[in-house]
Amino acid sequence: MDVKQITNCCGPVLAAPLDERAADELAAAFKVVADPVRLRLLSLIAQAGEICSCDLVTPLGKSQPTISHHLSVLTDAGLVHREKRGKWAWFSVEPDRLAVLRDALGATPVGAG
Amino acid sequence: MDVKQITNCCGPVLAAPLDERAADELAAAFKVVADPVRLRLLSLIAQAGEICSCDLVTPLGKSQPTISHHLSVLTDAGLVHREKRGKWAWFSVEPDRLAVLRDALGATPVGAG
DNA sequence: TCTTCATATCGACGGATGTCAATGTGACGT
DNA sequence: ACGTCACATTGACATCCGTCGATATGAAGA
Repeated sequence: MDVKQITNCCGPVLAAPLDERAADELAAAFKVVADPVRLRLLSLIAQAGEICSCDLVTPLGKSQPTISHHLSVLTDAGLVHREKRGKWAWFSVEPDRLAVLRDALGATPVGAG
Repeated sequence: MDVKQITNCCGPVLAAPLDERAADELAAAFKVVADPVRLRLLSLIAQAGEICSCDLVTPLGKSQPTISHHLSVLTDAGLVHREKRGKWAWFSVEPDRLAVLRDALGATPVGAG
């Protein structure tokens, strides 16, 4: 998917004008979470706090290369952190990156409206 | 894209386990905003408050059928409201639907420690 | 070193998606 | 009724993306 790190590229979509470059960047960021397997991976990792890749293949019913691929997409985007220990790869969530996406969708819950 | 209305299908991704059906539904919802043209349309509509379809073709540099297609996707998802007046179609944003996506990315509205 | 195990990468396939030209559908004015 | 205008729909095409089998990489143990 040619994923780039999710960065705070722009203000809330509904508040600020979005030029072509910012729109491309933000759309690419949303594409990362626009997949059911990646969403379930995020959910599983978040609930475990930290979890081994070996424990993510079976519950999703997908092949090992497929899970590895999606974990790479999530890692490249910065949504999860990968740490290798011996033969195993352990994953944890980077909540700040999800917050970037959330903010782009309208953020500022305080005093808004 | 076979778009369905965006509904509050599930709790925050990081908080609750996501079954296959909820993940499919949420991923489909994110796909709607995972496109640069649709993001810019949302942005333009939001800033205008209400805007005619005829004023959305030129600024994005896409053909009229393409813009019409993306507006249909946004409308089917419930993110924007379409109102026909004579020959013209007027669009406005439905902010509640964006909030559904935002909540799925981690909720924590106000003072949720 | 040789084997085994966990994970990553490669190559290929099928389905989904964005795009546009051409055409269809209604609404308005004459 | 007729033509024109705004918008929607159709059909076709190219590209993107998820998926898996096969294979490579790299670490641990014998």
